[in-house]
Amino acid sequence: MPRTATTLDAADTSLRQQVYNSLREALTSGRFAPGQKVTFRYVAGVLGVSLTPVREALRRLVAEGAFEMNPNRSVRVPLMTRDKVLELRDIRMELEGLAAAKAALAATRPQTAEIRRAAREILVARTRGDSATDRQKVREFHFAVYAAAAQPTLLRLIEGLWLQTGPYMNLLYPDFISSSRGPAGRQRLIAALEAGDAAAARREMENDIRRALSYVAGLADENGNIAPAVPATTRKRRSPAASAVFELQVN
Amino acid sequence: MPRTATTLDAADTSLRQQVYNSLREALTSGRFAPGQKVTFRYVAGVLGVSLTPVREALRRLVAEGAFEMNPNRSVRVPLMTRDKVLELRDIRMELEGLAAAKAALAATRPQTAEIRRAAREILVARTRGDSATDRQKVREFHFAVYAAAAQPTLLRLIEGLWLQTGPYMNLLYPDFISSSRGPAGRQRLIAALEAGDAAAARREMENDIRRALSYVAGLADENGNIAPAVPATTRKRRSPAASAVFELQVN
DNA sequence: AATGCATTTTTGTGATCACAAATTCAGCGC
DNA sequence: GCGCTGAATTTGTGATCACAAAAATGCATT
Repeated sequence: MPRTATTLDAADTSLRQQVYNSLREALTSGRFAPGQKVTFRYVAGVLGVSLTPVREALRRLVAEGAFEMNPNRSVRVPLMTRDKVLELRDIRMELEGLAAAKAALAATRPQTAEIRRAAREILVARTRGDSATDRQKVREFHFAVYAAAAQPTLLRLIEGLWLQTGPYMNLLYPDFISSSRGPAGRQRLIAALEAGDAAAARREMENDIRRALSYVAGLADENGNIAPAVPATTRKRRSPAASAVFELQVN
Repeated sequence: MPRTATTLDAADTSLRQQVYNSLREALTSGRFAPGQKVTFRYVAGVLGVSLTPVREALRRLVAEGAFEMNPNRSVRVPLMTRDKVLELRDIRMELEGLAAAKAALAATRPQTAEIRRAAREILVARTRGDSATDRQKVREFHFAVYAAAAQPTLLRLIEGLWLQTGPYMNLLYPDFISSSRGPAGRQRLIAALEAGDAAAARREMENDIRRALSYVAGLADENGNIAPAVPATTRKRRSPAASAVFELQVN
């Protein structure tokens, strides 16, 4: 099972960290709907902990931009707009392009092997039509490159950015794959990494991100909104199979 | 009095936010020594609040990289190393270069006027030898440019990066000014902004950051450490003029 | 039926408490 | 002196409580 947390807060066993991991997991795998309101007590109830660790985890995610806070102090999953996607696109092109360039200069043999492996597994999943593992493997491929850059602060920033685009990429991924000409680009990226060609690696990475997020931006409606927003709230869920939206234990 | 918080969480009156602002203020104005340990109860005591808001504020700052957390769960001001400075330099060149480029395309007349004003005030402070306001005005100049870019997520990221370099820039600023040839670069940047020349604006911004942080990196000792680290701890401060390190009220 | 208002419920905030892990300190033996 | 081991203190964590702001609900009037 691939680890979701890529940073060094791995060995943190605090409840707060576990709640953080759970929420992050739920967010990137699309168990929260964009625009959905998330209350502290709801999360605490689902995860079976008190408010304290939930507050700290949620506040951290708000600080990272994964959730947003209304002026009236309620937390919700951010809605995506065309402008926001384009801003994220340009930022990600810079930072992930930089990471690719650094990776070209610093990647070790086992690291490039790992990158190659991820690229292969993307193809396998894609030919199978398994878009869930496809997406997961694309993530692994990218972060294998970023890890090879050996820049901890940069990695942390990139993770934060993925957290913001994550829920929507998940939502829109099936559509996106069909329009993709990814494999060739990834091969060129790998070649650049192994040749130590930083400029080429950066260029390939930038192109990949530009293509993906420009596509997402193109899905906006006339108001600039993306993915209509199911403004589901989490409260009053008296129905039998209660919380199908966000089921997860702390463990 | 210039506002420290540039983002939109301005109207937040919660204690947590006030503690966050206080800590941030104290950090950027150098009232914490690099490597200094910061305990929750100490901060709570100084600011006269309970642990709850202090925990949330400090955790957010840890998430932003302004403080760091030991494996043994204690919070301290990060020590700076050459590698970290160089990493921050490259990241900042990308992001602040991007912001300058966007500003060249989007800046309004009043915004460029504000930028010009800040540039003038830097010169005034510098001829006076007033390095404190000098540094403050440099900050205002930069953030006036970034604000003109009108990219909220980008602005937030840049603020986080300044928070990480902040304490050290403060510490090292007097040395730095003497070696500076800043004014000409700023004039060229302003010209590029007013001409709508995004590439030139980016280039000038990148050069400015490269020069500043390369200089800081050059101050590292043979172990790669910067600014010897006064490993002062905050506890057991029974001496009369007790906490001169971090004096501040909440409001 | 729609609207305005008062009441009830929900929800975030901050303080406090209990507890365990970590740190510091004291005293001992070498 | 120096290092080690015990107790004593400090410190972060999580749970709980009280409270006020916000949201939802019920009800009366038009």
